[in-house]
Parts: sequence; structure tokens; C-alpha cells
Amino acid sequence: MAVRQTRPTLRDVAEAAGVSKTTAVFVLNERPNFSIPQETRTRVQNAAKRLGYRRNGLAAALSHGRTGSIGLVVNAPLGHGETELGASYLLGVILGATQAASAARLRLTTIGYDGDNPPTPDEVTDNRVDGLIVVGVMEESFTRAVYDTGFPCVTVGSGYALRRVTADNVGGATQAVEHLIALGHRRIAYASPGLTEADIERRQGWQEAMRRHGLPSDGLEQDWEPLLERLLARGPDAPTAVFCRNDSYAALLIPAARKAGLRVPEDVSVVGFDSGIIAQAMELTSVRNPLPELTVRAVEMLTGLIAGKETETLVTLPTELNVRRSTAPPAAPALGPKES
Amino acid sequence: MAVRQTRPTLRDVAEAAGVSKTTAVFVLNERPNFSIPQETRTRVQNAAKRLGYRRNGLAAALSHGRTGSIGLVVNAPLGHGETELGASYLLGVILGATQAASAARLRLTTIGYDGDNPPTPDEVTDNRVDGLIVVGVMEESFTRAVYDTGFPCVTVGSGYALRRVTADNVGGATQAVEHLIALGHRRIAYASPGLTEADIERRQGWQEAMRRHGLPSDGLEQDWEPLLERLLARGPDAPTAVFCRNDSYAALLIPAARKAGLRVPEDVSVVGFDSGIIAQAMELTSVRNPLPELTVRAVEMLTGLIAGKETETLVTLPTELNVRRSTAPPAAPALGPKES
DNA sequence: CTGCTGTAGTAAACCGGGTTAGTAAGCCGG
DNA sequence: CCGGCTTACTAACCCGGTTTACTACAGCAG
Repeated sequence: MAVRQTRPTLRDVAEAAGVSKTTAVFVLNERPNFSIPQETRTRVQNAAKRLGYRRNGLAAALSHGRTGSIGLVVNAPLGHGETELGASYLLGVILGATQAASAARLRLTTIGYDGDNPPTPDEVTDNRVDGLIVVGVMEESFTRAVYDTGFPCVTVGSGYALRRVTADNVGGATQAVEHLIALGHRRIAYASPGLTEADIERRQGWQEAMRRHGLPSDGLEQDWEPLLERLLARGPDAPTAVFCRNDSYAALLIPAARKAGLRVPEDVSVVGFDSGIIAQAMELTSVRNPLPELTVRAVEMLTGLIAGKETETLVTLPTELNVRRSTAPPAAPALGPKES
Repeated sequence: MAVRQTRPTLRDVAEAAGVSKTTAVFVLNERPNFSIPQETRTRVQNAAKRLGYRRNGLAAALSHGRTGSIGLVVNAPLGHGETELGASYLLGVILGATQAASAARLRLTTIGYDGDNPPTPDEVTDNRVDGLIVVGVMEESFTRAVYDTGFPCVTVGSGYALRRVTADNVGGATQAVEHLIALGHRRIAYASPGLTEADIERRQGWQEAMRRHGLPSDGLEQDWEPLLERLLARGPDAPTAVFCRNDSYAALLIPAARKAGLRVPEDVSVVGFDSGIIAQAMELTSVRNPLPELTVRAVEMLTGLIAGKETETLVTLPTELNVRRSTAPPAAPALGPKES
């Protein structure tokens, strides 16, 4: 029972109402001051209602040259099952984007970017979207190609960008480190594989904050696995606190640490970055990355671009520290009463 | 510097190559066996490349009547900030949908459904999408209206549905309860406000499992807040384990319980449902809700529907129990050595 | 009667591809 | 030299709205 009854078109409505297509559009699109008497107006409206007319958005978009929708390119490695933890930041992005798009009366097309099998810029800029928001795509080639075509585009977070909207990573890292220092920590590690702009900026914030407080940072930057070994060795140079590149990273470190017998925060304090859903669930102290706000801002910039206005090339939004239960003052030096 | 250089069209390519539009389409769309000599072929291809031709997906879609994109309607209450926890299930859905759409070479349009300000079915079925996947929308009016128009549509999880894809909620609840019983628990509560089909089915699974094992379930179903009071009172009838309607619910209960001095799992075991990112982060024992798989399945059904095939009306996928660290045998009766 | 303004509409082109039905030329067999 | 077949290609219309330019008529002033 295929229900392929071709839907009524504008022509059908016009004919039913005994007017021309032109008049029908003007009525249905509610063009103001176009001198159509109420009588004709209602005649058209009734015909439309009676026939169950719904305008074909595709045709409309083709006609006036704007699609009224924007594309959200997100890094979502496809088909690898257990990658959800690392993709958790998407939640804030999706929520922000959906909200912003809805507010701007735009549609949102989500395009999964899979590094193994990246979409071609052509596929993406084929006139079905008026502009793009790119999130979390690290490969330069794709993003650069898009920007090179002059297609309206804004990058959120890290990645190649002519126009970038990001959290204040340096400032956020500073907040994290100063919180730990205020608690009494002196050996504060930075856990990161150091890949993206964000990673690098966060490291910079950590490093500068340490330096400002006269604390050494050399050798305190590691991936979480070697870092955990070092924590477990409990030498006198072992860090008492760890600032993680992001929440998902902390979500790898903390369970592993606990399994190995380390208590958090009693034995080691941990601060994350993003303060998203993972941090909430883990009660992780974390620097809030305002992803929804960033995305909203990106959409605003994009609509400006689409309208032809040139916009800022870098927007940085402030972070804030959400103190939860993964940080505490360091334990008194356990068995090494060497100093003082 | 508005870069509004109108992009080259098919006509431009055809003219440049000195052929008709028709020939150009046939070459560019690689219609097989249509007797166009290689010489003409390359002439057209070169012209296209030289002009930087890219076909207008909108026009193509309008022409052959299929948009090649599907809509994902997700319940995303807009502009309420801290609703992320409750929206966590979206992550699995988005990942699954992005993947399935990509595999089926379809575009994915995400439509935020805000109960306070719901989209009209017209807005959604306006020919920009060939079909809809509806997730987590509880208001019957919207979904029913969509189904009533005969528009291809599949519901994932709860909500009004002619075609529904869901986890085996009854079976999942059974797995949760039997795990707890095997650990030695006898008073197992079900924490839920009882709203959606999923809530009700999970309750049913819990209730039946309890009954099968000769355990009472009366009075053991509560919202998490009164339930917590009861746990804290530590009376002899206080539950020793709680099965939560989903992970986010557990993410409300557990921190509150810990704050009040209850240890999990020593004093009370907790099982969640979804086993998503929150459960991973909290190390919560949870019944896995195969949301990505459900969504993939829904997309498959939808493509079938769009192609005109009628499909199943109910698809149920099995769950599995992921045992993590929020469940343990019950403590020996603390101070109430009343029963034997 | 002319010219002007305003009302109420419409025809036709347009957006950019896709498709149907056909033509024109060349070749072959009979 | 006629009919039939293949190859190579195209004119013209389609999809369903949107827009521009124009007509037809009435009313009114001068």
C-alpha cells in the first residue's frame, strides 16, 4: 500500500481557488501590503487547507537560493563501537547547535566526519547547506579545502581554522592549576598526549601557572599510562595532583588508578577539562568548557557570514572551574620525611 | 568581499564543452551504456573540471523527487542549560544515526524537539527529508500527526509509534534483578517516576523477576528522593539494592546517597539502565541499551519504508548486563539482628 | 478627454538539474 | 534504393516554488 499520492502543489491550490500561482504564493507566504482583498485571501487559504497543501521546501530553497540549513561536521569515527567516551563532548555541541539552529529558524544537517573515510568537501558544500560548523576535525586537508572555496565556515575548538570559536584554554588551565595550588599541591602533572591546539594551549596555561608560582613543570607532562605507573611508585617526586587534558582522559585515569589501589582524591587529586556529563557523573572537579555557548556563538557567526558580513576570526569564551569531589589537599608526605 | 560568484551550472559546462545539457548530464552522472564516445566524454569532464562545476544537490533532489536525507527528531529541551545529564542517551543515538546514514549514503537532518515549543509536522515533512526517526518524544500529538500523514517514520524507544524499535526492557530488567538476587539481595527497589513505555516495561520485568523468586515488590517502587530517605532510615525493610530506570537516574541517586554517608556498593548496590557514557564514567553496573544498534536498525527500516516496502511494526533488540563496581553482596544485617 | 494613481491581479521567466521522445546521420542487408 | 538498425546527440518539458514585469480596470483631478 504505497501511499505515493503526489502531494498537492501550488498549482493545484491556485486552480482550486480560481487564481493564478502568483496570487496563491503571495497569499500563502503572507507577503504584506500586496493589495489582495480579504475575500481572495480566504479563498486561497481554504483551498490550501482543503487540499492539505504543504509547500515543498526543496523547491522553495532552490528558487530563492538559500537552503535555510547549516551543516554540522562532527568528528565521529564510524563503526568503532566503544568510542563513546571520547565523543562525549558531542553532547554539548549537539545541544548547542540544535538550540541555536532552532532559534535562528535554520535546519541542522549533521555530517559525520570519519578520518578513515572523510567526506569530500564537494559532498558537503553541494548547496544543501548554506554554511558549515566544523567540530573536532583534526585533519587539516578537509577543513582547509572547505575554507579555500570561500564557503561560509566556522571551526569550533581545535583544528585548521580561518574562523575559530574556542574556550579560553590557557585561562581554564590556569584555573585548574591555581585551584590545586591553593589546596596545597606542588607537584601537579599534566596528563595529555598533546595533539590538538586545545591540548597545547592547556599545557601552556598549566606551564605558565606553575612557573608563576615558582613550581617546576619539567617532566610532569605525560600520557596517563606512564603517569599512573609513576603515581603508583609513590616516589617523593610523584605528583600529588593531575590536571587532565579533558574529562574523558580523566575517565580513563581514575578507574585505572582506583583499581590499582589509589584513592581519589585522598591519594591523588584529579582535575578534568570540559565539565560535561562525564564530570557530572564522576563528580570530577573540572574546568567548564562552554561547548553549548561556543556552538551557539559559532552559529551566530555563521549566519552573519551567510548574510555576507565578515566576522571575527577568533572568539574566545571564558571558562569556569566546577569544584566537585575529585580534589582535596594532598596527604601528608607518606613515608618520606626527608624534607624539613 | 562577498564571494557570491554564482557557481557554474550544468548549462555552463554544456556550453563550454559544446554539447547539450542532456549529454552533459549523462556524462557527469555516468549513465552506463548510453553510447557517448570517449572523446565527447572527456571533453565534458574537462570542461566540468576546468569550471569547477559541482552539481546542485537541491535541484537534483527536486528533480527526481527524493531528497536523500532523513530527519532525526530528538527530544532536546532547548535553552535549559543543565539538562545534559538527562540527554545523555542522545550520544548513542547520534552516533548510531550518523553511522547508519553514512553507510546508506543518506544525509541526516537533526531536528530538536522542544516540548514547550514543538515543531509542526509540516515543518518537518516539507520534502527536505524522505523519512523520520523519532527518538524520545513523549507527546503523542506530534508523533501521531506524523504517522497519520503516512509519512515514513520509525520510533526509537518510547513514545507513540506505529513502528517501534526498542531494547528488550523486560528482559533487561530481569537481568538486573537476577544479578542482584545472585549477589544475595532480597529487598530490591525500582527507582522510577514511571512515565514512559520504557519505564513501565522495566518495572514489569523487575516485578516479574521478583515474583518468580518469591520476593515481594510491593512498596518498593519509588522516586529516587523518597527512596533515599528510606535508605538512610536503615530500617529493616530498607532495600539493600536499587534498580534505576536509567543511568541518569542513578547519577542523581548515587552522589546524593554518598553525600548522605551511604557507601555504594557496600551499603547499597545500584544498577542502572543504558550502560552509556555515564555508567562508564561512574563505573556503574548497568543494563546495556543498544542505542546505536537500535538507531541503525531504525534507519534500515526507514530506508525500506521509503523504498515502498512495509516493515515490521515492533523490533526488540536484546540487552546485556555490564557488571561494574556499583554492585556487591549486601552487608550483613547491621544492627537489626531480629530475624534469625 | 487626458493623465495619474491605486487596486487586483496575471503571464512568463527563473532556479538547476533530470528525463522523454525524438531526430539526423551512417551503415548494412537485400 | 528501401527499410531497419545503431550511434550520437538534442529540444523541450518536467520538478514546485519565487519573482519580475506587465495588463486591465476603476476612480478622480484637472
